[in-house]
Amino acid sequence: MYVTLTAENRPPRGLLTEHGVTAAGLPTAVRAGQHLYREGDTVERLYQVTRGVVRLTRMLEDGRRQVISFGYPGDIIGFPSDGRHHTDCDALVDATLFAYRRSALDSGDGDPALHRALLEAALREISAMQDHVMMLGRKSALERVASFLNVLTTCYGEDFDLGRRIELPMSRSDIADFLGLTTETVSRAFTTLRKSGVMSLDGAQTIVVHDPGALADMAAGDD
Amino acid sequence: MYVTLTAENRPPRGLLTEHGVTAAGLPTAVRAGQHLYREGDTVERLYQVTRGVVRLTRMLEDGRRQVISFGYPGDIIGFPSDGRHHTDCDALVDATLFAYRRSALDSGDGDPALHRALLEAALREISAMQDHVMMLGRKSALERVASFLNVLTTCYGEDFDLGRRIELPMSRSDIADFLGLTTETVSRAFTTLRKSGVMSLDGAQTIVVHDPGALADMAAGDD
DNA sequence: CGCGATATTGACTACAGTCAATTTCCGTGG
DNA sequence: CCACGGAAATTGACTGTAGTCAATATCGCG
Repeated sequence: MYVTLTAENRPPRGLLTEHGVTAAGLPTAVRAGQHLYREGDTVERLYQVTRGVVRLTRMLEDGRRQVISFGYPGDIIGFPSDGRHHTDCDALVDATLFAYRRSALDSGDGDPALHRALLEAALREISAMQDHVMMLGRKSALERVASFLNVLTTCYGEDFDLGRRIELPMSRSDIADFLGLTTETVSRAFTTLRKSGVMSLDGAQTIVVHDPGALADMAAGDD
Repeated sequence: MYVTLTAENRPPRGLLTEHGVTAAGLPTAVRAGQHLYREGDTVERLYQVTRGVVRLTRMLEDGRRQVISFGYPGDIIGFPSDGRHHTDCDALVDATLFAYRRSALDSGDGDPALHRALLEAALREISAMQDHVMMLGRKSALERVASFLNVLTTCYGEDFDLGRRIELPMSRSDIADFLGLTTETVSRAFTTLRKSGVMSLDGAQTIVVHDPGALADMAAGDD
């Protein structure tokens, strides 16, 4: 989940296994709070999330944290650069993943469809990261929060009343670190969205978007 | 050129042709100010910059601009997502590039070394974009400018006195749009760096870094 | 029901943005 | 080579958005 400008050009959510690619895969489970890998680790496998949500993070020396992305079912994570992981990855809630050998990306391991699917995923990742750069570089706090909620509800929410409902597995602090903000600013943006009637909260972790169109407008799309 | 946290893990600057890969390449020239491609164009070719500097940009609907990266010699640009370009690309100064067919990325066109080199470049691009996200999300204005100048002088500058010297082909406005700042803020950061003795200007476009260590410190590295 | 963690709100601060006025740069032409 | 003029960069004064620090409020789990 790379939350970007518009919800329209999101990656296909199908699992590779649904495309008939089952070779070389290995089911893997991670409990909430457990790490799947850490920055600097040698990349042995790539993973496709099949259930749950994971979190990819980086830290500066002094402890400042940036959440690079959230991995939802369908997302492929763990791409190497110079053979190593450049983020930490841990699970926000219990998650299961499908593991592929790293060589599946390089050569396909004799499975051209898998090779191609992983390459496509890598290319989408570049674009997704560019979207994130655009958001952090040029959007206001409210626009960032609206963009975030817009993508999440559109892609992973369920219909509810006339709008959409979704449970957020990440804390305000995770959202803040993803959007380059503080928890207080995220909280205030939530309040603004609530008071303007765009959405409401059902507990702290579940949001109900009543006016998806207004939310999309506030997200300030790029095309 | 993706300017990141540390100058250490920059991509190798060698040209693919130096790796013995010459097949399927086509020399291309772009004059300063001319576009190589635009957002939305179908991707026909990938390019490796061989001379000059190009600029990759995105716009929001309302005109806000984000410079995604600067392409220096050795950099590979033009990776497709869903078959299309997601940035504009134009030249800051007269540039030459080596063009590869898009299929060289997908299959290698019977040239495994080229295929591998392009894949590696795509993976480095993911990591570079993540670095950029970290910078925009969590660094101060001065840290961003210091990071930017640190990478540029380290990777593309020439030795000069006890420090390094480099000519900047991009305007303050380009730097601002790359770093998510305004031209005034970039200008003030330059002034701060000058007054602290870290660097000096020789005209508006040429900087001389006198204390690379101090500059690196101000860049706030990530490891 | 109670408690610790998380989220929200409030008051104030500060960093970067805005708007405007110079100043400097640098290409052009005399 | 120097002078001119438009563009780019710098500086200044002020504003505003988001950050900081601190005090509740709410959540949700045991």
